Amino acid sequence: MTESNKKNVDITTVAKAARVSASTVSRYFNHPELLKPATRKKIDTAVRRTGYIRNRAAQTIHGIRSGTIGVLIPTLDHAIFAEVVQAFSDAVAEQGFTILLASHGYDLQREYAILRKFLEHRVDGIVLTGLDHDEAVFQLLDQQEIPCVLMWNYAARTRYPCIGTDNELAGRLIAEHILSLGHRRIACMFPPTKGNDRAHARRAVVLRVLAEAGVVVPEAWSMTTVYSISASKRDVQLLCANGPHPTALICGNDILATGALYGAQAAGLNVPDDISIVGIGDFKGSADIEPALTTVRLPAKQIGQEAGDTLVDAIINRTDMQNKSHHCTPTLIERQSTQSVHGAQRR
Amino acid sequence: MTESNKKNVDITTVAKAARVSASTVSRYFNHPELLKPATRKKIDTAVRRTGYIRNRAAQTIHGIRSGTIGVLIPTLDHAIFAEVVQAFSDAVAEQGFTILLASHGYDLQREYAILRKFLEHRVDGIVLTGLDHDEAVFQLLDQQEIPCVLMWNYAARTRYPCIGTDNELAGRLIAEHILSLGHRRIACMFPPTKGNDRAHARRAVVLRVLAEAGVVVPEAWSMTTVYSISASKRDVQLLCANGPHPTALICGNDILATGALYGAQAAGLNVPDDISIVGIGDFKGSADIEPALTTVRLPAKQIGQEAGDTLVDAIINRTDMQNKSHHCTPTLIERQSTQSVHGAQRR
DNA sequence: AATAGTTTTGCAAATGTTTTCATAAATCGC
DNA sequence: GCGATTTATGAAAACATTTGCAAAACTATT
Repeated sequence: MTESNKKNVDITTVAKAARVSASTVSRYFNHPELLKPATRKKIDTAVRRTGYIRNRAAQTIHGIRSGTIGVLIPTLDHAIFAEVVQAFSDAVAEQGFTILLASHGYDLQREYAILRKFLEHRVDGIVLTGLDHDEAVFQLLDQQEIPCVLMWNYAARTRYPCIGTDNELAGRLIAEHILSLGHRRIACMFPPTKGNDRAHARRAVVLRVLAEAGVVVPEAWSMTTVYSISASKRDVQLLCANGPHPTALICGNDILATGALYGAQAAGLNVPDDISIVGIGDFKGSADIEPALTTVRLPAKQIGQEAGDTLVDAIINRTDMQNKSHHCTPTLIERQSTQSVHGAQRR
Repeated sequence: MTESNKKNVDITTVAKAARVSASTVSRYFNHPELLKPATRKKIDTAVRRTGYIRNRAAQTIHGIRSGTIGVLIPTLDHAIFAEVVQAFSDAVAEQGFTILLASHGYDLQREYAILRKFLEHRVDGIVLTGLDHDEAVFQLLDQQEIPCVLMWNYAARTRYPCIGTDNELAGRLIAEHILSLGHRRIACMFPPTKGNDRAHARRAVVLRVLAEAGVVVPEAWSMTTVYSISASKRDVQLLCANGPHPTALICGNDILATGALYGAQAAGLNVPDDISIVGIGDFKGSADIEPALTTVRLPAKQIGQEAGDTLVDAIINRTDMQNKSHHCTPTLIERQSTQSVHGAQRR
């Protein structure tokens, strides 16, 4: 093994071993073309022998990039965020960046503390999830001159550039699809909207579109259910067991929709003959469930990758981030879990 | 807003604003009890006014901890890793640590490069996934004096302490369960085992347990299917459509099992009457699918949390990590997707 | 009011790099 | 071979902190 028995081997250790100065070793890493081949070789073996590993902390205090990007998400427990983070990470890793990841669990207060921590680490860029954040968060960001993008949601005028889908549009697509199938007796199920602007936007627009079409969702059919298959299954089973059931159920995301599907089946209903069920997200598995779920595809991979590319570009080329927002369009995916209300009645 | 128009405000900026020396400001953060309340107050307002944010990079070169832990996983795209990372992150965040996350996509070569990058960042600890790693990775780790744990898998004698489940045991549990139900015509489906010691261990032990009971799995019934619901659905549908089908199917994980379930249903079979299907993992949703999946629970949350606690303890108290390995036991969860082969035939 | 003891603060050195500037070495044209 | 360029290297300052040591400012005691 290397002969550096232990202890911190630094750039001067290497310099001594190679019988050159520390500056030369530094150049070996940063501007190798300035060295003549012979010295390069000497240093090369010295590095190898000593087992030297560069110290980015020491570089960073010279204003050199830290090579890290802070990624702040609600949670990894939802597959969709895991997917977007993975895509983001892959995109930035290509350019040599590593991500510093933290989750706030939908507690927007914690976001501020985490953001501060990221800044202490002198991250080169910041990604936040969603458009809504504490005013203190934005102010902190304003003071720093550090690139930041809001990932996952899109809206036209936002405080920082955003890359994501328009949740209003997603909600509208799915609501209009249900209406176009002739459904009038419609139930809704959304996750709690506190600290979750995505869910909030979806719910609001769905209810509005329905209202515009003259459909009112009765109190009892407007459900709030925590993000979990089992909770949703339970609630829908209950809903379908008691009295007349709706002919369609709009769920705020595919997880809820999956649970709803199981719940309806457990209550003895046939999907889509007795009840149409839709989600939003097109999560992994939504295409394969029986019956395959009609939903709105939110392109998580694309969002993560574009967010990563955009941010890295801003970091490296110091381009300002004005007008870097980009909308990744959601698309309706019709599968087997929905059916025309007439078709259903005809049976 | 703060009056520091812009530019890098550092500790001396704060010092000037508070009319004290830089050392005193440093002490304000690191040993506030040494300051008298009046000075503390002065500095407090100065920090606020200038919008100062500490520079961890500058601290780190004094041998002070960086407050980061490097987490190296195969991918976030599998819910189970996302869950374990989330639990780990939560556990270490409690103690003020932030994670540096990177994935190698099952390419063990990339692991070395990522590990080096982590070390350049002077992480305080390292987490690797699984037991199997390139020799170069271990050697690099050996040279450093940095705590490291292998997360997810457990084995008795490993090169670094490990915290996880015993995949052999998990495989044995599920195989013995199927045998105990009287099944003899058994098919298997596992993901590609290259670069994935977990899948490898499971497959090996399942086949061995079956062989010990005198059950041979025909070539055509020993499937290798990529980790995806749709691939698994397709393969199982094919399997069940052509000729006589097995009475039981053992899948390497719950994702494959979920797809298998859909595939069997799509082929017109009833689960568990016609075919019993089992997975390994007890992923989210496995309990709620119809029929609920019999599986082996791998306690991801527990593993992530224990790994985090153990590593942080080693970092803070400088305890050496010898004998820190811990086995989180997998448990068989019997649900509705399995049935005695006699019960099935009786129908 | 002087002394001893204690608490609080500042100075300067140290940390591991990069970078500017200056100098030494190599190369070139003749 | 000689000066003029060009190229390669080293010395020292700079970066944003922490910390050992010593000086200064208080308190308490007489």
